[in-house]
Amino acid sequence: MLEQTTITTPERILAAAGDIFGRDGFKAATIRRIADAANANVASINYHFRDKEGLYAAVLENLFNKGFSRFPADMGVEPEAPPEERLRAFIRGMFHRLLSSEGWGGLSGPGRLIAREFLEPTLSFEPIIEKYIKPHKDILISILTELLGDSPPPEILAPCALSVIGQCIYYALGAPVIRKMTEHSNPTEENLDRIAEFVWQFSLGGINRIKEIRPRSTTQIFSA
Amino acid sequence: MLEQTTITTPERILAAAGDIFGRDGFKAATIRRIADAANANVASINYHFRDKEGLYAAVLENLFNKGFSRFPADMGVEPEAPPEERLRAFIRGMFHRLLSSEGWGGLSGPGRLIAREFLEPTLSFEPIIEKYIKPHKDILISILTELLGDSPPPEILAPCALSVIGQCIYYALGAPVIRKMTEHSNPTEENLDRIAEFVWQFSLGGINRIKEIRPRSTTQIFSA
Amino acid sequence: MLEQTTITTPERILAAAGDIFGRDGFKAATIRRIADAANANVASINYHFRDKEGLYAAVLENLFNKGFSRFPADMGVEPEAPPEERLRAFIRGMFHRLLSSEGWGGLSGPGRLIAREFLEPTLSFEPIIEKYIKPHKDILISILTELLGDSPPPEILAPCALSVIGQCIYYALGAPVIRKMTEHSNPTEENLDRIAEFVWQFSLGGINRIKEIRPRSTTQIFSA
Amino acid sequence: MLEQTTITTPERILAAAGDIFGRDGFKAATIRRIADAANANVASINYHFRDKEGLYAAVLENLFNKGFSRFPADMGVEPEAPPEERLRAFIRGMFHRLLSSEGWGGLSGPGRLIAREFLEPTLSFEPIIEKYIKPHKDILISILTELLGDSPPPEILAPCALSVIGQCIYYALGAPVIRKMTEHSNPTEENLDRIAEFVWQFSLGGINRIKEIRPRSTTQIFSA
DNA sequence: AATGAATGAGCCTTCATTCAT
DNA sequence: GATGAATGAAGGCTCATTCAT
Repeated sequence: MLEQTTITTPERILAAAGDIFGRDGFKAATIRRIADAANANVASINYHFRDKEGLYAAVLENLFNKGFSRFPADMGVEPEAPPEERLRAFIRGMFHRLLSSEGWGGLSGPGRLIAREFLEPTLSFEPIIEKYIKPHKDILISILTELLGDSPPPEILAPCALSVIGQCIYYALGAPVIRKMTEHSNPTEENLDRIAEFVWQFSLGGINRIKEIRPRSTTQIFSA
Repeated sequence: MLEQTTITTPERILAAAGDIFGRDGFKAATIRRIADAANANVASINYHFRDKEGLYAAVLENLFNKGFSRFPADMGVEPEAPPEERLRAFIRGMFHRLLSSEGWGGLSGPGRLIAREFLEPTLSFEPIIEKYIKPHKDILISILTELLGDSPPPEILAPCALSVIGQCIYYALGAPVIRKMTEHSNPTEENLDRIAEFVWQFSLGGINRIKEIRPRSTTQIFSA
Repeated sequence: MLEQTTITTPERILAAAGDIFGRDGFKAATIRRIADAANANVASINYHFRDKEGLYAAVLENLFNKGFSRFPADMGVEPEAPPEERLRAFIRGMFHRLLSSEGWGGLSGPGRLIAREFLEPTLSFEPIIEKYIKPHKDILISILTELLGDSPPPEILAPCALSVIGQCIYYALGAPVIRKMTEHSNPTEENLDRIAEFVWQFSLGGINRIKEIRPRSTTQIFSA
Repeated sequence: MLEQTTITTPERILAAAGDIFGRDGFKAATIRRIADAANANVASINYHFRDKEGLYAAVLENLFNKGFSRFPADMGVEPEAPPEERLRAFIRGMFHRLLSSEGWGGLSGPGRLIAREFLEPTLSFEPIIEKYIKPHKDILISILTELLGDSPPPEILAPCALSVIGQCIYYALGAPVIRKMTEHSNPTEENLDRIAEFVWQFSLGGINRIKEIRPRSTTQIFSA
């Protein structure tokens, strides 16, 4: 009661919606549960966000906005730092953004919401892609360009980027099942940096191998 | 009409359900649309599969069953073959199983359905994990054990496995967004083997690096 | 399996239907449950009895037929016996017919089915009234005529009959609630005759009082 | 339209539900018909009463509540009045509560609803028993205790109470069939008091007879 | 700014019945 | 004589949205 006087109704709704959309997905989540969790009226959601979809778009924007301001893509590493270090920062940033539980009910709250958008992007995701994801991807591309050297063609750059991102995202999206199959490497708040470190090393190895085999096999393998 | 005389109603329902569940997810999919697509009555779904959930479970079982019989985990490569070759087969198998469009309306039908289960596993997924996924994971573990050599501990094996699988799954799950961000490396039926080849090389590089750095840094990085 | 070879399918259905209709009522009972309980096919019910309603009519007829042949209205007492004794037999007969559990899953199986018909008589009950209930009522009327003496008018006979029957039926219909409110006087197989005895005495007292007060108050009280 | 402006939607629903539940029973009644009869939306029933079952429970509570406030158990007769007069009031009260048609579409609306609960008590009836029926029964028991004198044991009190109540309830429950078999003694609004008067006299006679025969036959007849 | 009441559309399921075999 | 498959109708319930206040 006390702290709710300083937090506005829309803010409470936004927080509850992030939680519930993340857990249940857009369709399965109901605005009634969100309203209840936010201690607000059902109609107030439509009042403040026009639509269930409008609320969802607001949640998404809020999520990426806070995520990138808390964990910037470079994680504080200078652009002049060696590309290996910048890759390390990039991967650490992704893991923290996807799996940090700050402000979320449980681990991987934001991760699951984002993973869902990768599966079936809603219209609300389009502006997010333009505003956050593409610039973020470009940073990775520039890091990889330096690492691969010799001005690598997109046919090599793109799969490399996807392999790096794929490992990161998989930890966010696969958490529930991973938890059921192995006790090790489960993404928890504590070992988050340790896992990021592993993915970094693995990726460095992968990138180097791609760089090495390029001269003799690129054309056969990657040419469109 | 002509080919429907030889295909039983349950089969038609199963095919339509796989398609629609894959596109819309369990909750958003409606049995009415499935029945319409299968040219069957709504009640016939309950008759043959008891439940919407029963139908979903049948789709899942059918999916993995057909997937693994069409593309076995070893893809025809002998168990005595060098581990590099078996890893290559393993990765190729995964890609084909996840992204092959045979019998599906659009590309990545099965992949999205499975990816969804990774996000929020339903009760129907539990038996699938036991029957298909765990054994499949064990095969990968045995391959990695050989590649890493020196009887690697689970703290190394597990993340390696996840990094390999993560890359494969990401292509299935991220397809819609990837398509929007880059023209290259989009998973299509034609370049499926080419992408598998890339992931194989990348993973070999990653695994080797992990193997190399193990002696001097294992304890700091991976110890629980 | 062994005894089912001598019992025909319609007979098995009839038995199961009596049980389930009695427990659940016409509407709530489903032919599927009946078919299952009878170890028969759902369609066989429609085959043998045309309708759910047809089955119900058959159950009703069967019920009264067996009931009255096992426990005749006079219960073996001669028509020349004193009316007190014949009333006693009449009441005992009703209790046994309504509450005997022979051939029924639980106590008061037939009673509840009949009580239900009193509440909302179906079309199937019409012939039962003509064939069984009216003749049965006429027997009671003739007993009461003798007991009341002086050729009593219908305005006195009818309520007397209803008061006697009311007590009997109430034990059948009210059993579930009675059981919740008192440990005594619950209609069980064992005390069935004891309860009948009580109702007999109570009714004799009631009838005598009506007989006594008739001369001076009949016209005011009962005239239509 | 005119009088509906002052009657709230829940009230209209409640009235219609009492009518239809009484006529068709819980299972056969449909909320759609109730909503139509109440000139309300189907969903409004779920909104105001949560459930079909919730609505039913509300109807039941409303029924007993209004019934006992309009026709109290003592019907205005003082507790110090002779037990004969109090029995008369008790019986008159029951008849009016069960058969009064005020606020009901047809005669015996409430009676049939209650009779149904005696046949197959729903969960919603449990609180009603505790709140209304048990206290009501206790009043009858105290009247009978005085009438029988000599501190009668429960083995005598209980059946006496059941015989009195049985006659009352039977008129409510048996109305449809009674109507088909005799033109006399049909419970209509007009002769309601006349019938109550008869049942009162009949019961007094019955109770007296039980009282008289007690000394010499109690043990044989009623002992458990 | 915010809410309680009410609504219409749609969903899953059940059920009695029919039909071809 | 009997059955498995299939169907159309209907029922209870949920949900996002709107409206008057």
